[in-house]
Amino acid sequence: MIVRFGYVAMSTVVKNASPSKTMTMASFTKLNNRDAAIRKLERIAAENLHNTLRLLKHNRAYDIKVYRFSSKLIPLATHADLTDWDPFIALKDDFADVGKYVREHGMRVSFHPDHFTVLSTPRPEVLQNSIRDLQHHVQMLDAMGLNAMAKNNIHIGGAYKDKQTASARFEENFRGLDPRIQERLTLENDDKTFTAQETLAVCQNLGVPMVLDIHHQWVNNDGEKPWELWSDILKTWQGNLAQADATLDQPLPPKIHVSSPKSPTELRSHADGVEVAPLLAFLREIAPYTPALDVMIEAKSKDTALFDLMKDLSNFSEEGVKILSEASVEVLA
DNA sequence: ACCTGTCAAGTCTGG
DNA sequence: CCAGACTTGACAGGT
Repeated sequence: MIVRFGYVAMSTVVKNASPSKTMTMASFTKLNNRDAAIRKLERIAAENLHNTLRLLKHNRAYDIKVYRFSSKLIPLATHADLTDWDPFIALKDDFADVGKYVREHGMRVSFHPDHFTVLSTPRPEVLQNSIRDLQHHVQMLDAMGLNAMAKNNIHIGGAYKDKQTASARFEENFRGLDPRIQERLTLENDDKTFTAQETLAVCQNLGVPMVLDIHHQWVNNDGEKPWELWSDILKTWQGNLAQADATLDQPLPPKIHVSSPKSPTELRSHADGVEVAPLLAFLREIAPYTPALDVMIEAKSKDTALFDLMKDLSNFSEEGVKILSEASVEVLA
């Protein structure tokens, strides 16, 4: 099994390369020239995209093929007071440059719209804002010229004291989405509400690939071991929306998220790094029937956590873990 | 240079 | 019905 590692949004190695610089609505309003204020927003966005490209070049240098973009590339992009603003006109080339680099180097990229995107909500205005946010993420990927292999990963959302009804409502709302949004979605189990089994059931009903977060599964489960769900999770990546796009030239490897608890009393919080043992136990279990896997590291130390994990993995070279590059390994079955 | 409160957005809990 | 927690990087405004 070939395993590629990636990280989220920002680097702790590359300095002054934030892809998430922003402007608050308060300071936007303070600027008396609205056109100038909008140009400033566009300058910040261009800087974020430029830093994103710098990070991708850093990734390229270390063979990091898996990366999650910041959702905050364009400040205030979906704010209610700025609906007349189309940032994609001014940022066309900046987005295209990022997408071109991704395609040229065969990278796997994604977004993770944050927890305000809730398709299980009973509130119409929240649903509308969620759809708007998803549209925005699709528009960014389209502006990069990336096909449906580039996904937007979300959670099911709130339970509203009735998970059955909430997940049914999620499914109903999903079915009402534009196919361009649908084909780019993946669903991830969360650490408080919807377990891996419950998330898997929704993925199966909708034909959506499931991203298994093994830390979330550890703190929020139905008594199963994570690998006991894997053969079914694997199927959600095959023969569904992940490959519905005729332009997809190769199957998309399944993806998991990994992180470690910050402390014994803060089990859900993310630690600086990632513990090798639980991850390796999982990888060994699934290696016999999983040809390829992408692993998103969600740790405070970002790419440094990735490099540290690779160092830890290198200690298992006598035990079936073959180091392939700075950010990929082969786990022998 | 460093510190603290705040930020557009949702949900859940507890008062 | 409302305040605070949750969680996170960065702003904004202070020293």
